[in-house]
Amino acid sequence: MPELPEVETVRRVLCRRVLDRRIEQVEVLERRLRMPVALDFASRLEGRTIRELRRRAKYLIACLDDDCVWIVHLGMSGKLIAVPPDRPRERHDHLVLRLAGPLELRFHDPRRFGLAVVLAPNELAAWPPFRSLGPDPLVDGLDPEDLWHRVHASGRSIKDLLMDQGVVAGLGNIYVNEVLARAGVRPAARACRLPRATVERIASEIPLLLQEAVRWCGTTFSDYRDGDDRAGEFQRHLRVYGRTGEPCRSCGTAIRRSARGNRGTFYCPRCQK
DNA sequence: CGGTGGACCTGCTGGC
DNA sequence: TGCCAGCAGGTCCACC
Repeated sequence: MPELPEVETVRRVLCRRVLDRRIEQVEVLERRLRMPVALDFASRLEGRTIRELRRRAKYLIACLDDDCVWIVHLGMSGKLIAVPPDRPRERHDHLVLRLAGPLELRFHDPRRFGLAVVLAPNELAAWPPFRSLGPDPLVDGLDPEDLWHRVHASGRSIKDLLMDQGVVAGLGNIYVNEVLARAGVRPAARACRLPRATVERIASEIPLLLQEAVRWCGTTFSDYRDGDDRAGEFQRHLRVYGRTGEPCRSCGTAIRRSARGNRGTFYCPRCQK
């Protein structure tokens, strides 16, 4: 579900809701997430204050006043929302953080592919999910030269390569499909066979697409909601993702969904070579 | 080492 | 109406 623009949207909304609020009480209702929620999770957050909210790729990073960080990943179906405490709890609300002030934070995740961990400052750099992350296109920027080297050396399809978080951190299935549509490249094209100019085009389209999606508050297909539990709007602007059989926005040809591959792959057979 | 395929979960949809 | 197969935006690990 949530890729970089969705996580960035959650971050921006929650900045307005939770910064400088003390965490009064933490309830852990379900520990079985992608990694089990640690036994001391609640005690490490209670009494702390969230001073800053950052993002790296699809990870949200809440910086606490004791210099520890609380890291959240939303997986496929996760939501992190700030709501009034009297709003009824729902099935799959796994973590509830009561904050000073009028709101509480709820982590909700039906499929439990999400993640919530607290790390000490010295653990952050060595934390395995972070060690292998490539550049975040909005935080670090994308160097076309670096991307060219990775692309040129790879025997995989360009779609698989861009889905690899070690190559570009933050893209997922929706935005990889969309980037390739904008760059005019077939998802199944072998990465190493793409001309340099095409790779440069991909490198420049990635941050433009992500920024545009952030301006529309992300893409909501079914589950995704921002920090106020509101849907995004970018699904109305997608060029190929989920548009099988619908006309290409530039040439009118029916969008195709490729049969092979484990994830949905969408492209315009005329505009993407 | 690079690359692939399946596993991890629940919920929803469409076909029969 | 009920059941079952297939599919979903992510990541990790075993295996070739």
